[in-house]
Amino acid sequence: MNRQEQKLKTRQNIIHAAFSLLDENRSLSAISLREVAREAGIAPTSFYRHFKDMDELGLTLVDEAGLALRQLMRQARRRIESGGGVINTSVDTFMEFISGNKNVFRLLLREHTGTSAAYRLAVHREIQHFIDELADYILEQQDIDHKSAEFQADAMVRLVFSSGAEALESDPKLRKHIGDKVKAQLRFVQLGARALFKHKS
Amino acid sequence: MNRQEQKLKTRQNIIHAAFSLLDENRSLSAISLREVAREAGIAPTSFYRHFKDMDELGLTLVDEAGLALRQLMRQARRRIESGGGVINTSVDTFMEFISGNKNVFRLLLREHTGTSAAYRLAVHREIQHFIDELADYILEQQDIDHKSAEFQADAMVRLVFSSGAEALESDPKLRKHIGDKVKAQLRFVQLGARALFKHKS
DNA sequence: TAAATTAGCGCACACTTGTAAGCTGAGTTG
DNA sequence: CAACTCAGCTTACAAGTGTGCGCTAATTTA
Repeated sequence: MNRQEQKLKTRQNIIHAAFSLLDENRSLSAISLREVAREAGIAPTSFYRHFKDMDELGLTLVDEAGLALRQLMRQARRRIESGGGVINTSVDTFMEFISGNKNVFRLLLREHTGTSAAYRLAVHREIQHFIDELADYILEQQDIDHKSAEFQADAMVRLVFSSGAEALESDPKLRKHIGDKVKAQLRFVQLGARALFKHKS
Repeated sequence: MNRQEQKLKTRQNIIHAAFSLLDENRSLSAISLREVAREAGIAPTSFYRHFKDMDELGLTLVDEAGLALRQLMRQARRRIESGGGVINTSVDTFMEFISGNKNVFRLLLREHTGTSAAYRLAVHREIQHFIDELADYILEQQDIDHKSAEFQADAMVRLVFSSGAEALESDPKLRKHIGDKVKAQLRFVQLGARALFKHKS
């Protein structure tokens, strides 16, 4: 194994270790450098060979989480093309993501309202990407003006994220119920937006 | 001054000290017993004369914050009766509350997705109160079935809280813009809910 | 007024934290 | 193969943490 390869692998170990520590009881600010190092199987001081400090690791984790989200959207779009309805497909995809990547979604949720301004901003940017792409999609699909599409996308993403937070700590049965609820709410928003602003500007 | 009165006053000092430490960079899990004691002007060990541990203090703070929210709602209802529109009045009242009680709202927001299951549950309960009371109000005002009213109230509260989070760290000008946006979104929801479920069951 | 209660304090202890300094040994390069 | 690089290690330190123990002094009770 190369020196570069070895270093990259250790870096991945650190990232993986950090994610695994971010369970339901810990946030980025609550995990320590020593803990991450312990979990990754290296000495505390070796951490500095890979990251300047914990903040740099944290921002890396937020980036990775954002990337995972964008990949999710692509997957959702593929599924929509093969039928099933936009809202149904999108919500189902999102809920599956949450179930399968709990700690990734938790990271975004927690740091979105967390204690670090830098993390808050980073998460905010990722979510804004999410909103912008949805707004573009809505503009393509519906006869609606720009601002309405923006507001509609914004509301939808907020509802999905907020319900996702609830679903995260629920059992599958309740999760199903939450999914149905948010689907109905998204239809409210969609219909309301169409009714209030019918024409493109 | 009585012994009881003195003790009560110290207790209030502790609570006030804790709230003052919960600025934009700290959550309940990030403030230490010693810090609170220092800010309250007592010895660390004297803290135990008033609270079993920091968790007990935390739950007390959540309760106080919930109480403040409920008082807010009463104030909003009073304002609605003197005209101005439900949505406009409610959002304006909410935004004023956020501006004037930043740390109180921050506490709820942060602990809602925070690292303590007990705090999450406590905040969830407070928000559910909020939703239930709004659902009752909607049922009174609109010709709509029970479930739709519930979903509508749920969506509205989620949107307002989510936008509140954004407004919390924004300057007044941006805050105005956020207020307008959420008002439009609430109208989307209201109109959509009415259109999809017209009759009471 | 004597006895009991108790809010608050000082001291002490065992831990965990971030990180500075310097060493080792394996991989890379000329 | 000799020189160099550098990922990872051990050791060490100062700072901060929660909390047990026992004392003081003032209020409350009998």
